[in-house]
Formats: sequence, C-alpha cells, structure tokens
Amino acid sequence: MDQLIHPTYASIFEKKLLDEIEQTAVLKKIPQDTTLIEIGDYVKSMPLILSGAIKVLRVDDNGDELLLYFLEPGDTCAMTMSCCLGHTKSEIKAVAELDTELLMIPVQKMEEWTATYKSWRNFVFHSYHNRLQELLNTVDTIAFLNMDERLLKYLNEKVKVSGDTTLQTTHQEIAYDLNTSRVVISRLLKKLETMKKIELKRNSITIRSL
Amino acid sequence: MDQLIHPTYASIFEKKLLDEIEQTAVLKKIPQDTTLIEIGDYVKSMPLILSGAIKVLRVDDNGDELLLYFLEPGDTCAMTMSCCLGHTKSEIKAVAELDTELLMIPVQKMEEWTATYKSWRNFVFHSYHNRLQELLNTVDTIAFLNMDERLLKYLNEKVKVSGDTTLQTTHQEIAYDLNTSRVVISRLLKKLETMKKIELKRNSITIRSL
DNA sequence: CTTTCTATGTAACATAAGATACGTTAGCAA
DNA sequence: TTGCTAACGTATCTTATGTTACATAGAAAG
Repeated sequence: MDQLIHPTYASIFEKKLLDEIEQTAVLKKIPQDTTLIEIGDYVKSMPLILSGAIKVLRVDDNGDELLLYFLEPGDTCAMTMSCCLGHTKSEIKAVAELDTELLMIPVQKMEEWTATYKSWRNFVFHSYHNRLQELLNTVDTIAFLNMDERLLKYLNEKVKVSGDTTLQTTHQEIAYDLNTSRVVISRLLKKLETMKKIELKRNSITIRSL
Repeated sequence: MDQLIHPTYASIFEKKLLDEIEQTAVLKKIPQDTTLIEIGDYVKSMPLILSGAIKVLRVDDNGDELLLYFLEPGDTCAMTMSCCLGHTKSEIKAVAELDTELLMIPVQKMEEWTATYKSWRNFVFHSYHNRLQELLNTVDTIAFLNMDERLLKYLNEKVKVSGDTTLQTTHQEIAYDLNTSRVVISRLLKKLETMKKIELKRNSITIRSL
C-alpha cells in the first residue's frame, strides 16, 4: 500500500503519520458510477482520493439534483469530514465519476491525528478552505450565469476531470447534473455544434474548442 | 471586557483560553451598514461576533451581489478564517446588518491556539461545519426555489436576525441581496400584500404571517 | 432483418423573470 | 405652499427557460 499513498500525500504528511495511515487506512476500489454516499447516510470514515474522480451532488426533497463539484486525487471530501466531526448525517450524495481508489480513514483516528499531527491539521484546514472555495464557485455559477454558460463550464470540467476531450455521456445525464431538462440541454448543445465548438454523436460529445 | 466574552463564548472555551482572548483580542464596535470587508481585501484578524449581525455577500465581476447568509452572536466568519489560514484574499463582502460588536483575534494567535487548545480547535471545526451547511442552504435556495419562495425565505431571515417583524428596508435593497431587479421585488411584495401576509409602507415592510 | 429500446431533434407553447418606461406618492426642504 | 427627490406601482414587452408532444435515428436484442 505504501506506493499508493506516496504519489499524492507523501509530500505533505510527516513520516510517522504516513506509517499510521498505512496501518489503519483501508484501501477501497470503486467502479465508475457507483454511489458512495446518499443524503442522510451516517458516515464513519473519511476518504482520501488516490486515483479517479468523485462527483458531489446536492439533492432536494423532490429528488432534483445539482452537481456541486468534482473531487480529484489529493482531495478529501470535506463534507464527509465535516459530518464525521459533527457526527451528523451526510448532506450530499457522492458518485464515482471514474474508476476510483480511496483510502478510508476511521473517524476516531482522524480526531486523534488533529491533536497530534500538525501536518494533518493543516491538511484538514486546507481541505475545508478548498471546499468553501469550490462551493462559492458553485454559487457564482448558478447565481450569475445563464444555462449556456453553465453548460460550457460543465463540459470543460468534465474534460479536465476525465482527461479526455470526448465525453461518454447523454443529454439527460447533463440535464440531471445542471438541474434542468433534457430538451434544454439538447437545444444548447445543438447550438454549440452549429458553432463548430463540439461534435455530437449518440452517447458522446467531442469538445473541439471552448 | 470579561463580561463581553462571557455570554456567548464562556461555555465553550476553557478558562486559560478565555484569559488569552481577553489579553490579545481587540473589541470593535461597528455601526449598522458599515462595510467590514470587501472582496480582495487582505485580512489579518478573525472576528468573533458578540452582538448584532453581519451580512455576508458574494459579488461578481459585474458588481452583481448575492446574499450568502447572516452571521449572529456566537458565530465567526469562517470565510475570513479560511482566508487567514490560507493567507489568501477575501472571497466575500461583509456588511454590518445591525450595530455590531466584534472581538478581533490576530491570525498569528489563532494559529497558535489551534495547536494548544482543544476547545479552540473544536470551535474552528464547528465554524467550518456551520458555514458549509449555510452555503449548502444558499445553494439549495438559488438552485431549487423560485423568486417568490426566495423572497419569503429572505423576509423570514431578516425578521429572525433583526428580532423585529417590521423591516426598515427598500425594495431596491432586497433586489440587491437577491440579485434581481427592483421591479420584480415590488411585484412579488405586492402579491404578498394582497394575500394579507405583509403590509407595505414607504421604507418599511411589516410581516404578519409567512 | 425485424423489433425494441433509448437517445436525440425539433416544434409549439407556457411561464417566470428581466427590461423599459412612465406615472404616482411620501417625505423633506426651500 | 411649492418643488424636489427617492421610493413605489404598474403596464408592456422581451427573453430565457421549462413543458409537452411527437418524430427520427442508432444500437442492441431477438
């Protein structure tokens, strides 16, 4: 497991902490599209992302969804952390966007480590900081941008996260993430295709320039 | 100053920490409508709110504003904290909603205390937790609610924060907070008045039942 | 090859919200 | 009193987005 921890976390954690992580963390392999957490779930461990990507969503009472942000290697789910520390239920839904590898840290350990390891404390604060930033970004997007701009931003993020300019997805999927209807997305995508910015095929969108 | 700290914070901080706060914190009295922080400001101290209330806003490049949430006694500005710890510029604008009293803690001290005081660490984590919650709430509001529902929620919050069912405000002010136009707010308020839920006068709105 | 899905294209219409314009009113000041 | 200004009321129009309905196309299954 040692090799797995190294690439992303070795540089920020001290040796002793890395040893502790190696002893207590559990490696979890998650196939694409697996739901990791639903709203209302109790969470007893916190994930460190080693590879892949995780999509974090908000869901309202009517089942309407909205993409909040993606988590990538080196990230942790601050929401989950927050729920662990506050001993409250999950406020978000998390789905594996790609095949993903996680290190699961038990709550009890993470509480211990905040007292004993400065590097861990910094990591936790840093994670909160990043999550607040991302949430502000999300707020900006839905408050200040029109749907066509949001769609562009969304496509860009998907390309960045997947590392591929051809996205395997459907219009309906996008509509769910942006909390709108399929027809609206089809309409806007068609416009982008006319502008030669993307190419549309069944189950795939190729981004040429955005 | 001892009496000032007591009511809101005495129960959560240990004696030694309270003493330290008393020695290093600076009491600041802020009149209503004063801008405390603008986006891009560097912040070198973190506020603990003793009395009053603070309105936290997001502003975009066009100068469009959006109310994120209100801070009340016992709260701290997690955004500011986050910026302090990350040594980054402020991402938000903060305005005194009422006459407000703050204790200002220097960054350097707050970093020290996270290492030495468990109660401080818990307070910091708790604050992050609450702010994430509030931001999720904000996201829900703008993503899933229509303007009329957002207006109702807004009026309720103002009543709660001010402790008065009569709000001294203008339609334009509300429009700024909700990032819409005055005309839209006037229209919706009129509808609420017709439904006998509120009473409108120049510069004042009295909430009867929501 | 036909059938059966699911994904996509597109028209036609409905609605919430934004924009513009202008009239009215309350309160203050000269 | 008169006049001025900020706040408010309201009609009209535009636009972005949502809704419904239906046609077509591609993939998969039989």
